[in-house]
Amino acid sequence: MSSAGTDLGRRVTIRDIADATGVAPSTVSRALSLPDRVNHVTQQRIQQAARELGYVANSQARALTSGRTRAVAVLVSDITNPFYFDVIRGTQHQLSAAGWTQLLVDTEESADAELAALGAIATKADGAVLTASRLSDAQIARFAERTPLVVVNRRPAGVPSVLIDTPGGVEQAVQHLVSLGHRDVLYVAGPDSSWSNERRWRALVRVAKRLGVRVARISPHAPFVDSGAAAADAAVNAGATACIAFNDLIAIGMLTRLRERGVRVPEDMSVVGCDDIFGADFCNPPLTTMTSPIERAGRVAIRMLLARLGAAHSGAGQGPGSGPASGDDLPDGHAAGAVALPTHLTVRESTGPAPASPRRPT
Amino acid sequence: MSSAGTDLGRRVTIRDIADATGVAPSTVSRALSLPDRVNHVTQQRIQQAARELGYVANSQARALTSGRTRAVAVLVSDITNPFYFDVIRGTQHQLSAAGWTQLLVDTEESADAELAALGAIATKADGAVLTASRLSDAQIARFAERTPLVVVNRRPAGVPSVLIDTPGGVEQAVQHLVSLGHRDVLYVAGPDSSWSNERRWRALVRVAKRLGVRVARISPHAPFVDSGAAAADAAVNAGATACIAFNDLIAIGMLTRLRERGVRVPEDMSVVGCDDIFGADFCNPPLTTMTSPIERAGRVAIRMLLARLGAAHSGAGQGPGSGPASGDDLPDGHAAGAVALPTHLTVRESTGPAPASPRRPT
DNA sequence: TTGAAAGCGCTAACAC
DNA sequence: GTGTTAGCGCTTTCAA
Repeated sequence: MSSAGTDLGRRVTIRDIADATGVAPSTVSRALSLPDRVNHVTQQRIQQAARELGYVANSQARALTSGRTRAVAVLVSDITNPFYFDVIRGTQHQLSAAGWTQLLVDTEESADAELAALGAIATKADGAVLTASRLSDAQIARFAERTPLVVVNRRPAGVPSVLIDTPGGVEQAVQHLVSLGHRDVLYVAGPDSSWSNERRWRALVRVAKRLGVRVARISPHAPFVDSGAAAADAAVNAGATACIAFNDLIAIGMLTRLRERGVRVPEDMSVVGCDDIFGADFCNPPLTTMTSPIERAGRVAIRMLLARLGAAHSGAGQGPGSGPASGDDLPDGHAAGAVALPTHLTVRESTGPAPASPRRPT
Repeated sequence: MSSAGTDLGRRVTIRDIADATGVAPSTVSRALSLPDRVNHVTQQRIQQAARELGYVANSQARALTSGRTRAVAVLVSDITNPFYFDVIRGTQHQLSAAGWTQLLVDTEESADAELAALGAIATKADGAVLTASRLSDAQIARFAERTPLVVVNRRPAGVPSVLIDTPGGVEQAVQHLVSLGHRDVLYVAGPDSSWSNERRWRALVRVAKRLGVRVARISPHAPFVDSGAAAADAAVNAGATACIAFNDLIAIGMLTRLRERGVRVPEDMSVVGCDDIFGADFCNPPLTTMTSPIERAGRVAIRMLLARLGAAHSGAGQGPGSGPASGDDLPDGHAAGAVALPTHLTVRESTGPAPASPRRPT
């Protein structure tokens, strides 16, 4: 009892509309997808008939002939990680606002799965967003030649990318710790395969040198809350009084473990996370962290991709939103270049003054 | 330098394979999708050639002729809600294990968007999973006639559904509170449009009556952390000493607000959440909540859907997983019936003994 | 077991 | 402007 008209068994095709209105199927096609190339009156008649018959375009057929699917694939390396939820949220919003479809693919940290997905995607989607790809820059660049790609948190030459400027955040974090009297900072590393991990560490080393702070690094930890326990133990063992963790998941896990062990945060140990994911503000104590515009990164990635795919789209049929993706959050940065999104430090209760007699980190 | 063979500009089609092997395209098609209906030797030859040429089936074309897309749409009412993350995680895993594609759609709490999506989906996917649908039972049933559907947390007659048994959890929660000496329980309601909300409230009334507990209910709250502040104020104002919130988001928001106001949890007020989402274990204090097998619900929904769509699938080509969805987590419950997944209460530190002189709730 | 031919629903030249 | 004619890449009768 809503938008669907008279239903017969079969799905309505442009032929049905053609028969109903007495025009050729091709005219119907035009009236629906290129409305200006058709007499205004017949155009109206056709659209009317389409509505009455409850016509819904067959996207497969449309894709087969036109080569365009109006879908984009979003690849995440681990759908279990809350970080990606924000990315997905951003891509989803921007995509649906433009009337496009999102194909969500979890590559499960596997380069092979990623390759397979990229291969399969070529016919299913017009482009893809790669977040935290496990492929080499060369591999990414190669695929980018065939399929329009935008990468998030990677920077392969020639491929448009969206970068979250966590190095900038690292600088703020160190400065914050210094202002609290800390002189030693321990980096709780993320996975070796992570591009961001290296990037953060290098930024940390650079800033630390400039500010005269000693830094150390403990071995890689998988980006899960559960990894935080081992990380906390290692940090305590290293005599650390201030840690910067690869991400909030690890940091939150550390908080829990430190509490269990009776290590007070921030009195005995300051902890800084990265990303400001869901939960960082209500954990115990609330986490000082580098707030990343993650959702925005997702939106921006889609906007860049859609721009490359030819932004203008006549709203042919149904679907909530239509028209090109709107919004003013696309920083300047050339269509094929890299866009860097700023990060800022959000200070909460997990950081505080350095202990009076700091133990020395290893 | 991996799976892709000699590339020419164009994508490889079955024609290319046919030319390369000297058979007809139709034979190639058969060799790839119905391998047993072809001479074993030529079959091998064809598959070999396909591999060497780097053939990837065009899913559009396949869908156009066969009518099957090997994709399913998952509709969520608000992708912003962590509850759905777990659902999506479950659906994604089960789907990719079977070599299927997931189309993620955010209906943004709008019945119209949901209708539109369902219409559009018919050609894009072979079926859909509806979580927390905003449509009427009749509307859902009507769509289910055309498109295979599985609903989560709804129970329209004749449509297979996956139910998370939060009413069972409510019973445990009340009993827990009673055992702590509570005699008054306040229900912090979720949105009126939520089917689960009514269901939980009715369960609460029923159990409370049986156990001789007084219950009250405060007005609806949107399922966001931010709504928790108003909810907490209302609860305090009502003189409550024990609350059961519609979900963890609201409960976590309440925790924060109560802390700000100096109301101690659980000494002054016990708080119970629902769902056990990410964060419920590390908020402050950790939340007593009804643990729901959300991810499992997603997996089960997909398994039911795939079963209805004809589980057996010959692994024609690439893709990480192939073969029918495996796993042993499909509870008995008829293919077209309702499957109820049990919930259990996880007691953490947000609940404790009733205050000595309880104030009376309104 | 294999090939030839038709056609899925739509778009895109090309004529009229 | 609009109709006619070919396909897109694949599956699927129907014969051979």
